[in-house]
Amino acid sequence: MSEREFLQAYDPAAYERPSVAVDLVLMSVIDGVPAALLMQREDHPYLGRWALPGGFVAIDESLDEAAHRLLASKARMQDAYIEQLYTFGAVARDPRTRIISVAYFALLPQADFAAALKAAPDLALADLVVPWSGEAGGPVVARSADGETLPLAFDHADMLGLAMLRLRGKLDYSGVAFALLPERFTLRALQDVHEAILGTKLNKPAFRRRMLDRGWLEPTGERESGASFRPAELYRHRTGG
Amino acid sequence: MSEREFLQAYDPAAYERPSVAVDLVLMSVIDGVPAALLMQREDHPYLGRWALPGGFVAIDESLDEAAHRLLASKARMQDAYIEQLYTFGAVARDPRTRIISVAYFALLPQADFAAALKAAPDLALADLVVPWSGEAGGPVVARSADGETLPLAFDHADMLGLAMLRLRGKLDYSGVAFALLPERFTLRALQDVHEAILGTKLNKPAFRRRMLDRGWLEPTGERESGASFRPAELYRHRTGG
DNA sequence: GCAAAAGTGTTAATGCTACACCCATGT
DNA sequence: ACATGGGTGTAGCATTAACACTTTTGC
Repeated sequence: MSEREFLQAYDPAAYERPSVAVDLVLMSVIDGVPAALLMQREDHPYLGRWALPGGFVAIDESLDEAAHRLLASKARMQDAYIEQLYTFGAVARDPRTRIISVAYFALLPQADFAAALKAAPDLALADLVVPWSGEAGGPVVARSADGETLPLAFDHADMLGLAMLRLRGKLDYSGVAFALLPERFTLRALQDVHEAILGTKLNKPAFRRRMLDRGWLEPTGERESGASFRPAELYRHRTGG
Repeated sequence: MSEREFLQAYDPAAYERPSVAVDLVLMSVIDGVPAALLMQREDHPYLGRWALPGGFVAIDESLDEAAHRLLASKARMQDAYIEQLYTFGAVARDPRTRIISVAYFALLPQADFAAALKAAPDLALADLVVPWSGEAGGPVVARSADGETLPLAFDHADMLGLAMLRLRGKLDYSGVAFALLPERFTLRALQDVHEAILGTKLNKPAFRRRMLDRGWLEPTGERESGASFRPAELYRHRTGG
């Protein structure tokens, strides 16, 4: 049998197929607190609960393409750091029908986060409270600005928890922290981002030296302005080369 | 609209749905060399090429259940260390139709690997040659026992490469190495596994001390036998508690 | 000058590397 | 006795943590 004959004989309807969706964990650090963007559900199931923005994967687009399309359509964003997180496939995770969801997480600087909130009014900011430390993992609690706990839909608390865990794990051997900062930033801002994600205080001189020794930072010569104390030097993330 | 009305109105046929498969990267370290189990394809597409064992996800089983079912049916294995790896979703990764594949990787001790080879005669052993080092990543070359390169089907070289990368990354902060060893093992055997996965030689005293200081090892008091030199102490992996 | 935060030097502790050496077993 | 690999002690090196200190700005 030739490949061509085989393709004609292959029956794609032989297996009952699930739907496949992509959900986005859009994260940032806002004023020293880890945060994510959520949407309040306006339909069943989980009407009124809070969910991650997401949508179905079209038959003619890759998973990565679907993630970028949703990033543009749901959050009006281009060019964010984005990476596949995990695929959630419990049978009853969606009561409507079988839906397998591929979770992606994206990292945005605070300013872009604010712009997304303005451009997409159905998005809401949620602070993330991480009730575990280190490599423990588990779900995460989302809180609104006035301190109320936002009940989450589906298995989205697990997705948020896994995103936080991944972020913590990659923090000090990869450049993910720079995706959460503007192009130019102070060492203090970089340390604040690290501390917010890790949930711990870090030693200032040790942190400075570690970052500078790594060779990822490039001093711009410019300085922060507006503060009533010594202005800090602004650095830039040195991208390969 | 009530939840019940919504469910009745929801039309699961509204989107054209992809097929979803699970592919298994079954790995071990055989005589000091990383290895995987492959099957030679007997159908189009990629007739004659080598592929990871896999199969479609049924509509009424979770992804994890599908992985375990395939582990039992394809490799005749129960109780291996298994974990989800990554989801591959390029549009044309399978020429038949749209198939999204969730890759899992499983770790087996050498003896279980040999047993799987015996119980499932369509499986073949492939040594893995890793042409990159550290955190670089990329595809991997599979070689048969007599040194020939085995051409791989689909994107399975990428799956093997990602599995090796994940294994390397988790090696020294998690207990994955113990999944590649029998219940009782010598420190030398543990070091051999580390060296095979990392592709480097390690310092013996430093390795010993690091492992023992970690508290994951429990001496059994028993000793290896059969060698013409001083017998080594056998240790056991201390599982939580 | 003072407050506040940036930025630096110095020391102590820790962990890792390398090397040398001793130990126990089968032949 | 000897060859072989298991197992241990010690000294040197590098990396990191902690603390104290100096510097620079706005008010």
